[in-house]
Amino acid sequence: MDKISQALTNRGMTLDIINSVTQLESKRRSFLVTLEDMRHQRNVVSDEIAALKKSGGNADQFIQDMRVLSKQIKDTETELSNLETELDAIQYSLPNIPHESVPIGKDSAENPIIKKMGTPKIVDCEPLPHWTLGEQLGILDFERATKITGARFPLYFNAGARLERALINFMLDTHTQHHGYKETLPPFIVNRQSLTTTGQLPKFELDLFKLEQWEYYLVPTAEVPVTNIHYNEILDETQLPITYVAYTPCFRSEAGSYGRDTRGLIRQHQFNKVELVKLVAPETSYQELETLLQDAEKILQLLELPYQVVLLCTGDIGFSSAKTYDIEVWMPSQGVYREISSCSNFEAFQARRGSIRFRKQGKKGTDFVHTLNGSGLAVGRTFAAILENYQNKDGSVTIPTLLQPYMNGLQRIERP
RNA sequence: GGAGAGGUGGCCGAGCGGUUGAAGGCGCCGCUCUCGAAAAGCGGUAUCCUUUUAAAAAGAGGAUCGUGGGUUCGAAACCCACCCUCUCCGCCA
Repeated sequence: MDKISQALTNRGMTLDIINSVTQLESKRRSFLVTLEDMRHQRNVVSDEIAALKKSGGNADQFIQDMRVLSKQIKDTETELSNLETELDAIQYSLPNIPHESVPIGKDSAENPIIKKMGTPKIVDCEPLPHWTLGEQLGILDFERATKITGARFPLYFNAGARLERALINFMLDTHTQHHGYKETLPPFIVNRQSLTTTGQLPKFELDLFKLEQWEYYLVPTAEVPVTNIHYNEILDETQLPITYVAYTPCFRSEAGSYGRDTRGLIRQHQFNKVELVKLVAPETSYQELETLLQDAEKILQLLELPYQVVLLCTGDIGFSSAKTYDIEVWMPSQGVYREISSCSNFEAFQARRGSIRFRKQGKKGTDFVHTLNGSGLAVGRTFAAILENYQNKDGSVTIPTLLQPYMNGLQRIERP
């Protein structure tokens, strides 16, 4: 409990929440005990009544008494379930506890840089932002997209549409053929439970697009449908680790970020992403996080894009995560590294909420699996990074070598 | 959208409202038999929670037969709503 308190304080939370949880919990337990006693009593007497009736005796007195007891049971059940609702509400709003290797800090400024890979190409001209390049090349059209929907939706044409599709295929192929992930194509609309499992609900409802007539939401990331593939299952130890790669579009309301990244592909309401998801045995999860990170990094290496890896500190780490690495790609026009992947170990946080367990060989009972996921990669941002890092003086963009086969051999996107 | 059928343990499949957590079968595990295997026989084979314990094991208790409510002293069984599956008709990519 002390560890939890400390951890929550590091996340900038107060302690009274913890106190109220402990209080409610002990109250719940005492209700449960009396309730179970009463139910036991009911079961015993019910059997007696049955026996009496069978032997032709009179059970009227028992039935009278039971009527009263039954009423009490019902009342206690109601109180208990109210209590549990209250407890759940608090518990579902508590964030995960950061792993001990996560540095303490208050915001992203305190995230240590773990490594830097690749050197930004010196472009002998002022690098153009990708939205300018995209519009000049006739492959991106943000203005027309607003007519179709509104702000922050992408519209691709020609080699741009092709490049986006090429990236998706390239990433899926790399992860399935070289990293051993199983490809899956899940639903793009999910229910409340799935979002509760992964931690988006109940706390971050405002970040989601919700369907009007249904208790359904557009996926904010493939993490949600894919992690829930094994919702409420008991797996066998021999099945682990389970690793999935999935392409989905992602839909985010981006509430509260209205002034930021208003131009370009960086912050859109809809974007494509290839996601890696793992379900693993607890004792392996931190090794698995490292290989997950490597698998995501590999894409950037193959595309020869400069990037760095940062470790998120306690003040910046996501709600559900115990440890998160961000991969940031070099964006020449802004002269900064921008997040392109986020790789996290959730330990048992999501597994507990989604009741995803496994059975150990020769051992009684079950354990929660550990879940992990990471972008491999955010496709829209990769697209932007390629445009900016591969731009030429004449405004054309070279296609990275490994992508050319996916572009029908195209080596360069030229101005029309 | 219209008409019907159904959802029971790892699987198949019984189940007049009262020792049915659930028959029977299959599968799986253990044992017996065998030089070994098969066959046969015997035994076992869900999950969660509470309580007792320093803890574990074990014990005791509660819950779970799609989900949630209701009727009843008592529900897998009766009633209602919802979800899901299947069949037929219509419509549709």
